Amino acid sequence: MQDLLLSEQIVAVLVPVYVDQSYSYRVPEHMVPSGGLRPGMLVRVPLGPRSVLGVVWDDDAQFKDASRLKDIEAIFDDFCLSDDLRKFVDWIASYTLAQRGMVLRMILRGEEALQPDKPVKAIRLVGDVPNRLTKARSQILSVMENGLARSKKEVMEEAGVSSAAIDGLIKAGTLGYCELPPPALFEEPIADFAPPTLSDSQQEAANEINACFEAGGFQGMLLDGVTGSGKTEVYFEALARCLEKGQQALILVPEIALTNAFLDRFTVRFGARPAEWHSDLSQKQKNRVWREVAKGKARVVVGARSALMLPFRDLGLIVVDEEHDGAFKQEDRVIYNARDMAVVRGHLSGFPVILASATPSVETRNNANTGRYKHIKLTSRYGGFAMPDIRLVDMRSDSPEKGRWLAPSLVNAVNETLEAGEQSLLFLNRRGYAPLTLCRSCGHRFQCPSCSTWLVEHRFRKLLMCHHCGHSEPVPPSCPSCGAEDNLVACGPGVERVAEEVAERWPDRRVVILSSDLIHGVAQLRAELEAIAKGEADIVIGTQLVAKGHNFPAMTLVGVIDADLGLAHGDLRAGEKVFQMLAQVTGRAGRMGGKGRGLLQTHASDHPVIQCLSKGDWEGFYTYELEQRQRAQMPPFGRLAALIISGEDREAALMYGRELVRHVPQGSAVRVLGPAEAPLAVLRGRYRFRLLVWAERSFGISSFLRHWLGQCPTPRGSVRLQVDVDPVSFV
DNA sequence: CAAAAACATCCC
DNA sequence: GGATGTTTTTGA
Repeated sequence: MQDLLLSEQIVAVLVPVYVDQSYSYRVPEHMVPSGGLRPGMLVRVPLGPRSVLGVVWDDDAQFKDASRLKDIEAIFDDFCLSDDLRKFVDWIASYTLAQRGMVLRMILRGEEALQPDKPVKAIRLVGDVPNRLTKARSQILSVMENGLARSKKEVMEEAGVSSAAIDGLIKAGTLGYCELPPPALFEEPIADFAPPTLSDSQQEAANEINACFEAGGFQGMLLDGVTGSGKTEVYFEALARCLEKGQQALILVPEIALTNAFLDRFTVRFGARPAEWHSDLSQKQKNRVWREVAKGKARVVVGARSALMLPFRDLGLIVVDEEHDGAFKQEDRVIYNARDMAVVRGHLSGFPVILASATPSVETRNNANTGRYKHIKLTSRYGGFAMPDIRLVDMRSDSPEKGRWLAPSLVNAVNETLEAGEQSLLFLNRRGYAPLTLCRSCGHRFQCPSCSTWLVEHRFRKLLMCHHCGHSEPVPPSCPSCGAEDNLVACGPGVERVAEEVAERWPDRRVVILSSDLIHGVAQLRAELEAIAKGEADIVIGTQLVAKGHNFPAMTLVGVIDADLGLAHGDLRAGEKVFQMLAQVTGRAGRMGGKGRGLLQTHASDHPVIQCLSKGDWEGFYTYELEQRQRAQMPPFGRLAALIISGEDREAALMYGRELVRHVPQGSAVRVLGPAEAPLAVLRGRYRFRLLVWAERSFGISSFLRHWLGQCPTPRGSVRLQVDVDPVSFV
């Protein structure tokens, strides 16, 4: 009896549900694998009425009531999360105040992901030639005569026959089914497949990176170089070093930047396509990539933000491309910034992390300035191409006619570009036809019923849409408020309206609109971008979709319809975002040949950000912005956390916000501002308030928040509290 | 008065 | 996050 109790093993398991602590389970002795049950191993455990995948954790088993312990159902000892990955889960949860279970949920997939791929059904020659030999049959036999197995579909296409003919031969015993191993998802990249010829500047950068690999351990690096300076070739060298060491590598890109052009470049350099990870993969494909990553077979993954949560077996490098991009911030469930967490993952596992951007975030630039990150600069544009010429179009003196949005000088520039047989890009970061619709008779404005936003007219789809909750309604023939007919007026431009003007001005030119609501999925975007690159458009009108890392060789003019858009917000990062977006989009001009130019239409030509852009004085921008931040003690010189309180009942949400403020520990070193109405005061029918928590740079804001919120009552009813440490967006 | 909806509470 | 038990609402 005593023996039995002693040999009974109890183990802590973290389950992917909304809890922070791990749960304790009994391990039936016969299940323990020969090497023992180690932390990190995947297990299936009963949880309430269902059973879920969980991970053995090295927590102490806390649960004392042995009579209520349940048995582990299965152990998958060939899937084991690395110690580093478990530390990473604990770290993220502790930093973001998320439950550990929810962080684990981002890493795990369903149990079906653990099962190996089913073999593919194929047919091959197994018997004699049948007595009756028809034309179709002999065609099939000539395809099959070499004895190789192939899929039914393949045979149908090659022999030009129907499946019935093949079935006939199977029935006759000539052909038979067999199984083939599933086709490989990706081949092994080869570090020295096609090493490039690097420019002096690139070589210098590559040398610095190589030195980091030789030194070993963690090192943050900012790879800083204007569009077209060849950053990709440089970090490909880092990738090669990582592959040589036999480790896996991850390239994080903003979702939309996963282009064919990029994958092709990778293939040319390494002789194999990398594994991809993005939202357009099917569940089945995701399961496959996940499994191959866990087994260490997928050596290089190129993916969007959530690829950071893949269970790499031996990760040796992360590259965050376009590190300044807002798409790296996850804003729902576990709120985290994949760029920052990539650095953390490198830190915990001791490998280098490269942040690459032509327009680094102010935080990253500051880390480079202070020496926390190595600052690797690529100075010249590859092949000596010049930076585009940026000029301001002052809309106060050089204004378009009423109802038009292109200033005369921009129209001229487009004309010149068209005559030279080159492409123009007109950039406006606003989807739809017009951002506001109102009734001329009574002044009624169309507002979203569940958000505090105006409805945006989408004329192509004949809808009024809310860009925050997805609500849409048809454009009514008469005003719902006063009944006046045909008296609705669209205010301000969106890309569709610019397209309308372009169609009027240049009716016989090929125009393409690139806007996320007109494009469905990664595949379509890739196709559109490729078509433009091939020159199948004269004028491209686009939202920020076009601002990200695409090559358009014949594009020599970029016109920004409204450079001030975004500057007006009192947002901490407004200036930075405008600078990055406009620097990126004007960088599209003139990449491959000759000098491009950018024209910025502005009402604020003396704004420091616009000034720096027009002079190409990027250093000036960072100096200005860092000065501003320092003066206000804003990040990176101070720390922020945002607490968003939302609820269906406005009063209840506000009361809870005030309740939180009352519980702020006495004499704490933080400043708590609010509750104030959040910038989007109503979203999806929920009223929103915000508390801003400010602390000094070195202050441990996460543990403070945990301590504070631990003393507060939990929200009741429909009221929710979201904690956003290091907020990026203030909307 | 009962069905439906909203709410709260666990999950080893 | 999801299943379950509990309370509140609502409507013929």
